[in-house]
Amino acid sequence: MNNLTLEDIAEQCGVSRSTVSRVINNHPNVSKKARMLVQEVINQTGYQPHAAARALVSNRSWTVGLILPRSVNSFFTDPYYPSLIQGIAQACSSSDYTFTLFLMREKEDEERIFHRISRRGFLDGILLQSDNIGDSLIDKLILSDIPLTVLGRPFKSGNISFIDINNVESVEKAVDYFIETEHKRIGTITGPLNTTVGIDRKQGYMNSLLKHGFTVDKDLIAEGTFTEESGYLGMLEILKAKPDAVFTASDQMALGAMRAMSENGLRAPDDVAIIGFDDFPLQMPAYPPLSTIRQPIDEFGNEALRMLIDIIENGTEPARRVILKTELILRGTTRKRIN
Amino acid sequence: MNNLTLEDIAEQCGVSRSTVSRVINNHPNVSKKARMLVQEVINQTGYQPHAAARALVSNRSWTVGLILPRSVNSFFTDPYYPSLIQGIAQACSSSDYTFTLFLMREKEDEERIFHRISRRGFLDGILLQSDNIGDSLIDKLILSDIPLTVLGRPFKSGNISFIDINNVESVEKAVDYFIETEHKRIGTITGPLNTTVGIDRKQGYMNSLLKHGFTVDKDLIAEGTFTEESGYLGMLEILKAKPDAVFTASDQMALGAMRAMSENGLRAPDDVAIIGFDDFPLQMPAYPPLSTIRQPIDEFGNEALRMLIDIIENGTEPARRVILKTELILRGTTRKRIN
DNA sequence: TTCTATATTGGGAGCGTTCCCAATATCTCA
DNA sequence: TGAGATATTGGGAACGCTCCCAATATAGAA
Repeated sequence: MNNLTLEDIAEQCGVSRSTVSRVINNHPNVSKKARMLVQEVINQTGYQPHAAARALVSNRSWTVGLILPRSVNSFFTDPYYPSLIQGIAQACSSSDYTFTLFLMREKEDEERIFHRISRRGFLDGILLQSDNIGDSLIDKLILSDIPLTVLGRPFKSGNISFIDINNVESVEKAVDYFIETEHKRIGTITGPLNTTVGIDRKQGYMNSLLKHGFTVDKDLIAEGTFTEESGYLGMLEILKAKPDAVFTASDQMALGAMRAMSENGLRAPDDVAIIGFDDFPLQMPAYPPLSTIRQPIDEFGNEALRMLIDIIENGTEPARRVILKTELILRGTTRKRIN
Repeated sequence: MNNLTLEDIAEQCGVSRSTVSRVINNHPNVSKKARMLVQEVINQTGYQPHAAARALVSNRSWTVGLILPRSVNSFFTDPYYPSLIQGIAQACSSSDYTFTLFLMREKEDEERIFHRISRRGFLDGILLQSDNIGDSLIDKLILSDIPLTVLGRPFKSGNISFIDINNVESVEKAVDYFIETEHKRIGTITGPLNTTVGIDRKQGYMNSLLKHGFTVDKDLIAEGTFTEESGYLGMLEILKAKPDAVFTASDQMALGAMRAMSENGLRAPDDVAIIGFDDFPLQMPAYPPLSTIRQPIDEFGNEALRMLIDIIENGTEPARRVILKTELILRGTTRKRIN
């Protein structure tokens, strides 16, 4: 590796350290001639400023951390996390931020991770995935005054900047669609009800039902964990109550639900219509293409980072809030609307 | 955040900066009394050394980067990458290294990423996933002299440190098992044959066949891409040649293969026995539990990082090489061995 | 007790930047 | 052409740490 310093480049150019620094940082007050000369030498030598030196004096590390508090299992199974990571990694790359990842497996990791991320000069900001477990980290993080953006609505949203999608509303619309297409017994397999996503999506379901004068039937509601397996189990439960449409809070659960249906000789959408949630690339062997609510995951990563950078640059007050829109994608597991 | 410096702590303790530094870095020459006093004050104040300052003077960032050159798609679908990330993130966390992630989507990213990671004082070392695309990065990386460990055998393994699993040997054993259990027409769905994993696993398959005096029948070999879909398609091909056993180079492909079988009214292991590769937590709806070759992914992450740290600390020469063992797991998709 | 060996401590220098201000070069307009 | 304004440049100081060496305290031996 080349160990050139600013001063070396300066010498080669016959200018001062300061001028080279100005060229690198695109400061205005440099003569065209000098700028070109320096640029030339930099290109030739492949000089790169020393990250740590820069970080020390500028008090910016140009590094952000993503903390995922989820349990190990769903990290593998649920395409959500890979997608999220992908989206954020990419956003970081475009903004020339370094992306560091912290996986919290157990409760004990919390203390340890907190200790690490609160090292001064280490992270410029933090993206924290909202979660029933992780939320206890929020308080500490808030106190430590490090720029923070929470991904997904946190339980106590008091003065916290967060980004979310319109869970309630989008599910409400999906269930509205069931009702418009003449379904009478509409069930749902919810996400975990100790998470805000789980709660919000269930709320959307109830909103629609209530709005249309339906009664909420407990036998048509099962709590899942976003996994295929839990969708399967949930559907087995609900099937007893003879649903004609089911909204599942994730595509994975939709998959499981359809497996349960298939085992009982039922097909979507004729016997039971299905709408899922996510619309990530997913393998759906042997089933009709899934109607679902599309979650804009790339945009989510982008906006989350953008918010965080804004907080880094302009301070944590006032708390920011961004709600992204979803889209109902009608495919093969729902009835066509009668015009 | 607290903005204490070494000097502040020193003052509070009535000792010098140097003594505090020695306590923090566990240097020997500190009196018991002083050490305890300093430790006490550090604990009370929650002082943390400034990461950048430390990195600047010690020329160590305590950060390693993982570069994944894979195409986007398989990043979502294939549990391999999340598992790998998880394993390495954890290993980093235990060793107090920071884990940064670089996702290479397109060929153009290569130049950009290379530029970023070669910033001085930025990364102490790099873990690079071997890949037909990414391998062109290796040469640059080698030249740039940054500590590098390649994950999976690289094409040109000349003087490169890498870690791999015993692909050839383990597949050979799996196919041996097919032969021991009286199978006669053994097929395989390979990984992509422009990757070393793909090549090696196919080699293992051929080794076993040849060793036992079987002839290699092209009609019993299909090239896949590790995805469920490609397993499905591959199996459809192979089925024409009437196999009685198939080794698939990933569990996902095994899944697809079994879907193809199921559509043709065939069952494992009676009609066609199946052995997969990976044994990551996987959802296998409605099929018998999969016999497979277990890949020690956590150990892989650990060992990879351990190797990298060794290179960081003791220099890049000589090239290290570690081959991890796999394990054949016999479950429901293979015949029982007759004793 | 006194001298020497050893354990402990303190402070200067330096890591490679950025920021700031003073110094110098260049331009503008009367 | 010259004074003043403006554009450009250079170098000191600082960021917070580690390393090194010299200074001091302490212990051990005679």
